[in-house]
Amino acid sequence: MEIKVEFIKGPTKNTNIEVGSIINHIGERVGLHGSVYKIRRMSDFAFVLLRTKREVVQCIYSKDYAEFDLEVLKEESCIKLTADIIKEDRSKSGWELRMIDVEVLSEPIAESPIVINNKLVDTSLENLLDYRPITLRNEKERAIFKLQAGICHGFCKYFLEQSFTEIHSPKIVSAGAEGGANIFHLNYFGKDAFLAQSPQFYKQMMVGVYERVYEIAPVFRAEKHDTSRHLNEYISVDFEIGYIESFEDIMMMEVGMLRYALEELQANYTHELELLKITLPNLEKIPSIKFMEAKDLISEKYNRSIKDYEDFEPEEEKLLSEIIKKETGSDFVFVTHYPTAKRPFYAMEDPSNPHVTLSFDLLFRGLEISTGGQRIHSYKEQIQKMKRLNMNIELFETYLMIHKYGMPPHGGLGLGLERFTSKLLNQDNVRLSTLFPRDINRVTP
RNA sequence: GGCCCAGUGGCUCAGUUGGUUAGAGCGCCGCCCUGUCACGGCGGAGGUCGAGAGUUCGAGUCUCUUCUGGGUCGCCA
Repeated sequence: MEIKVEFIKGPTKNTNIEVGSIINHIGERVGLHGSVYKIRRMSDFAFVLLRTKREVVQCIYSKDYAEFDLEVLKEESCIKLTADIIKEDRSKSGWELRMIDVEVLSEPIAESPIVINNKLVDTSLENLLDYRPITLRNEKERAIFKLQAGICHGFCKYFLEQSFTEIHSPKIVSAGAEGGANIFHLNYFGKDAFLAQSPQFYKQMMVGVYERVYEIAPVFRAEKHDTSRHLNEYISVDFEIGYIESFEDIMMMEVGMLRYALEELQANYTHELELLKITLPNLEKIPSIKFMEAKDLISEKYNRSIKDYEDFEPEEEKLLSEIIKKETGSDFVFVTHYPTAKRPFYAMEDPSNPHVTLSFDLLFRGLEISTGGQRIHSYKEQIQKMKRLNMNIELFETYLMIHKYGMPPHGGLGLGLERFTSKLLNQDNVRLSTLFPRDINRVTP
């Protein structure tokens, strides 16, 4: 019997021109598609701005050569355009796209309540987020997430070069990884389960398998915080590496990873950087200071009394960043040797002082963007510490397998992607660098 | 959750010690403009001032309640 099938052979050749290559096609008739971003009518012609997948490109409409009526175009209509590329000195680019013909693929039935086709979307954060599907169409808004994609791409390139293996750990888990942060409870077919607050245990397990692993994925925090730097779901850039000589290996790896991200942006995202007027920070080297020394330094420089000897207040993070910027010129600063009391049960303590851990935070422009450190790899040590903390060891049976059956010295870190993006773009709210933020009062859109 | 601040056309805001018909910019509609790039010019439509109660001859403005949002603190990346 004959079966009837069709074969899908993969993408056909793109007959549409890429905006970046227009300069090589002067004198040609080309096709391209996009959304009508803005129509600027002049006396007897018009400028039509077409929003393509990356750039907004200006086209010229004139009855002298167009084979259609300008009235068929509406803002936010999706069109297929046939245009002639003409050399033109009056244009900033040196060429212009003369609209010859269009096919209107669809048109909006309503006008956007928020004006999206000006330089800035002039609206409140609430409206910006409520109308996210359309406000993201604004040239500057979408540049934010193009840059975020570039950052991730830079990280991945680095990880690949450093022989990492990408992993995907489960987001539905049976127990919380760490104390402190509240976790979201799920009804999992009648059993208890939780949304993962960190891939911590899984990435450690995978160090035993691949030695170097990374994951860029969402994590969930049920904390009832309501601030400009917190989200209940955020993208965590996590890595974990084995056979480290010291916890400083992890910090060095982080410098490399961040450097790659910035190099990627500098090399391939100048369009967006210019649009948002961003100058990238210097990442040649990052200063590092011990937690207690930082505490004393802030207290001394700003004449503040130390209230909390175990952690920074947000204000102190800002002040420390200011001092470091002034003294070293760096926008980044590592803070190391956090108190054992404030770090999770798997954090390795400093052999020379068990009150502090071989751990660090990375502050960027006054905000903690990353936390990391060396983990305990000895089964005996880990069990001892858990007993000391009165933890129920049975609940961690699968996790403790790695220690039981042999683990190299290892460690890693997590970095908040939205926080990093947000600070890099000098924003004052992390939600601005979150596509569809999930916070204490927002689950839509 | 505590404290502080704000709700005024579709959007962002102004509105004096409570006093005629509540203003502006953007957007929208109409007309004009050989080249703009946040184009420009002229004209027009569009508001029960978040909701409820109160004080007063009179409330956008003062008081109370309530809802919504923003900032901040705790916690964290």
